[in-house]
Amino acid sequence: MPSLETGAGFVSEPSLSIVATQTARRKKLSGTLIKATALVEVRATGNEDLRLSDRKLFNHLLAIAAPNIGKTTRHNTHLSDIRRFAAEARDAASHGDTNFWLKESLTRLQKVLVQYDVLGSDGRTWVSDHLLGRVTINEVTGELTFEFPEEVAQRLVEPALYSALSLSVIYQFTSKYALTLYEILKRYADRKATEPYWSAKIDEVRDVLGCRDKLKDFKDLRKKALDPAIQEINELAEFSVEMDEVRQGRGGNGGRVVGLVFRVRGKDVGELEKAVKTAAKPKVQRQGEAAEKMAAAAEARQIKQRSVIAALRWLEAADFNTRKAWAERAAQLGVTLPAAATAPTNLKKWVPTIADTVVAEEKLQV
DNA sequence: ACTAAGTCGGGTGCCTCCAA
DNA sequence: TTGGAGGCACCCGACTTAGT
Repeated sequence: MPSLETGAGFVSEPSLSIVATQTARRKKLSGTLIKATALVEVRATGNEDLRLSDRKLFNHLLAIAAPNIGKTTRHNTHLSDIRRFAAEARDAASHGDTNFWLKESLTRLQKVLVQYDVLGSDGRTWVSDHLLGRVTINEVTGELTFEFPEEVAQRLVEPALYSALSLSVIYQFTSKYALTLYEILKRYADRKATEPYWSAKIDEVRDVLGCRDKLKDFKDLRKKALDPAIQEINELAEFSVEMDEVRQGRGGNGGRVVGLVFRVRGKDVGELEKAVKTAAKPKVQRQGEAAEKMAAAAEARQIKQRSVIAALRWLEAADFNTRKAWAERAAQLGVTLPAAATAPTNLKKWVPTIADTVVAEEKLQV
């Protein structure tokens, strides 16, 4: 568990220092960013979503400002520093404005509202404010000056709300859903509970991920957002996460998914070293390896499917005694058999579980 | 026991737009 | 400029549950 440095926005974390950046300024920023949990769950208002690059930019600005929040409202950085971390910032030539991308991203961040409740002696107060305040760019010197609204700044320095986020990990994410989910789960990973978890209704998860009106089909949400995000977190972050579905009502597999439980587990030294090595790889290489893994998994599913078909066809054509013998074998292997398991129409209820064994031992062609 | 309803998994294809 | 990710809308089969 990281410990807070007095008055500073960063904590030391040995596992992350391995991937410290080369420049002096980046060394200052590498490590862990302390981010108020209230800001973890921000989302853009209106029709425009925050992009991955916007979230990275905000985290970067936050890291720059963190040591001085509470002391001063205005913070400074240099455009070259931002371009170093964000390849997107180098696209300027096509727009004829060397800071086009940056201005667009900053504008989107300024449109984001932060809303939260404050409990005080006079009861609960609802607060709504902009995530990012006034921003100026000096086109000659390349100096970027920015402000956080007072209320937001106050929450940024509220230790009880802090969540430690790894900048080195943040920089590596390629999925905006991975970054958002990481920010949420990090605070649970930081807790000292033996089995930390985040349990949320499906609508809450959609809100947090910024896809309330997108990916309406849960399987699309999982395939396009959750699975890639979890995979990326498990590869890069200092903790791993497993997701359980909470189902209710009628339908296959126990009904509709109404909620999700994300179980967080800290990685051991070996796993951390592996994550650091993965994070050190170029994104293109990581994406290539991820694609290979996905392809391998897809091929494995196809092979499994062919095994199931082969086993079912073979057993459907087999005599009663053969089906009975395989039913008994399945029971020995721990498979729960349905009533009248040997009936050809019931084979599909249990044969898929032991299809690989049937194919191997009966030497079936797949 | 049977049927209808509701849901998911896996797959495909198309379009848009982002990121390199 | 272009490959690929994201988003969306289908289809079909399988499965479970509720209702009759």
